[in-house]
Amino acid sequence: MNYSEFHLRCYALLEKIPKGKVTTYAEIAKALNSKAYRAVGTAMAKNDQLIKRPCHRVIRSDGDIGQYALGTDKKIELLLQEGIEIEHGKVVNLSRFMYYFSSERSGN
DNA sequence: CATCTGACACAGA
DNA sequence: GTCTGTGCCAGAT
Repeated sequence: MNYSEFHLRCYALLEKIPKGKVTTYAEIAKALNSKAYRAVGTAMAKNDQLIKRPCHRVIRSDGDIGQYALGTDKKIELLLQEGIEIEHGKVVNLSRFMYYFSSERSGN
C-alpha cells in the first residue's frame, strides 16, 4: 500500500495488542520513541485493513474511545465484545485494560 | 520550501 | 467535571 515507515510501525504494534486489552495513541508513539501521537492517529485512519490491524483497540489517553473508521459506536461495540468495560463513551478503569508495549527500557 | 489538516494530549478557565 | 485554546508530529497540498 506504499505506507510510510511510520505507518508500518504503528500497524506492527497494533498486532502486538492482545485481545481484551487496549492502548493509547500516545503509548504507540512513545513505543516508537516519538511524540507523534497525532501522526499515529493519521496512520489508523489510513489503514484499510481494519480486520488485520485491530485499530479499534487504540483509544485516547483520557480513556475516551476516540474516533473510528466505522464510527465510534462501532468501536465501542467491538471493545465491549473484547471484554473492555465502557461507560459514558469512555473506558472504565483504563489502567486495568491498558496495554504497554515497553519494547525497550534498558537500551535502544 | 511554506501552510493546512488530523482517529491526539495537555493546560487553563 | 466540562469546554476552549495551544502545542505536537508526520503527511498531504
